[in-house]
Amino acid sequence: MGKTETDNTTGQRLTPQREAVLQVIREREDHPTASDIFEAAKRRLPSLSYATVYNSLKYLREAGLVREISFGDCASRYDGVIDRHDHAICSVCGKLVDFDLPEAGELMRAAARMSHFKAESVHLTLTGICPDCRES
Amino acid sequence: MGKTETDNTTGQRLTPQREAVLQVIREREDHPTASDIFEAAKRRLPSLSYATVYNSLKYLREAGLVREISFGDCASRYDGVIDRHDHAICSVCGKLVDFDLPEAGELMRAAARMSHFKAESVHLTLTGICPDCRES
DNA sequence: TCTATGATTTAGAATTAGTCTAAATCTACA
DNA sequence: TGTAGATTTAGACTAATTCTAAATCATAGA
Repeated sequence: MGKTETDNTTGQRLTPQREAVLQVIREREDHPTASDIFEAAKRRLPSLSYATVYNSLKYLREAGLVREISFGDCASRYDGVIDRHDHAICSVCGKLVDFDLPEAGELMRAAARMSHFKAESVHLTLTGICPDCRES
Repeated sequence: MGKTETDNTTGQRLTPQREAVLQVIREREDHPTASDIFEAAKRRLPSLSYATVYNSLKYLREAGLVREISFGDCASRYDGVIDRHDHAICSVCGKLVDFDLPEAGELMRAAARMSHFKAESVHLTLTGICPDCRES
């Protein structure tokens, strides 16, 4: 009784499975999909199941330890860098790159004013052509 | 021969099916998924097939008539507003609202500078709490 | 230490989104 | 008309994600 949906008083929470998933995401430079993560994490924890990866991702997302990013391809990607940043995606090769727009704070306030939302975070996506693809 | 992949010299292009899909998207206030669109468009064109909806969406997207937006739920949503704009998503109820940030032009240049991409477009997503949900 | 309880994991089934294929249709045009 | 290329259709297929039920685990209290 008196238990809320964000109850945190019982359970071990950051379990070995969840930790493995987190480490995989953090160690990678790129932004892996759930199936990339499953394969890599299974090497450390061979009994790991696919559903646990999804459960772990859900937990880690809610705990603010990873971020989910998704484009129109029905395969979310995960990002272990916690601090606020933005993404640039190449319209030619699909490469995904992180960068940080310093004026994000003002941006968030401006967006909140326009939308009448109480702001929590902003995220900017630039679509364009990456340096590598520009050469051809 | 001498035909390129973006050839536009033959074919009728904006077919009745594609037009029906476009109209469905434009008439709706919200941002429907492919399956929402399929159901609504099928009412006008009963022979319509699911694959045609995807084909049409692909064509309309490439023609710049609709925009695909996706969040972490593996079900892209479509937006029929042609002019550039941004989105605010409510972290409580999931509502998706359009708004336009006037400083998007500068923003795009700044983002291009930071990422070293050749800019094509920017899109900003604000996460927060919508006016309705703020009341509770 | 034992046990009850709730949290978590597991395997696999089920669901859902999206793509592919091949045959049928359609359109424009020679 | 005849043909070529574009498009549509139905349905199979694949991949992503969620669900379910049973097994396991960790913790707190007896």
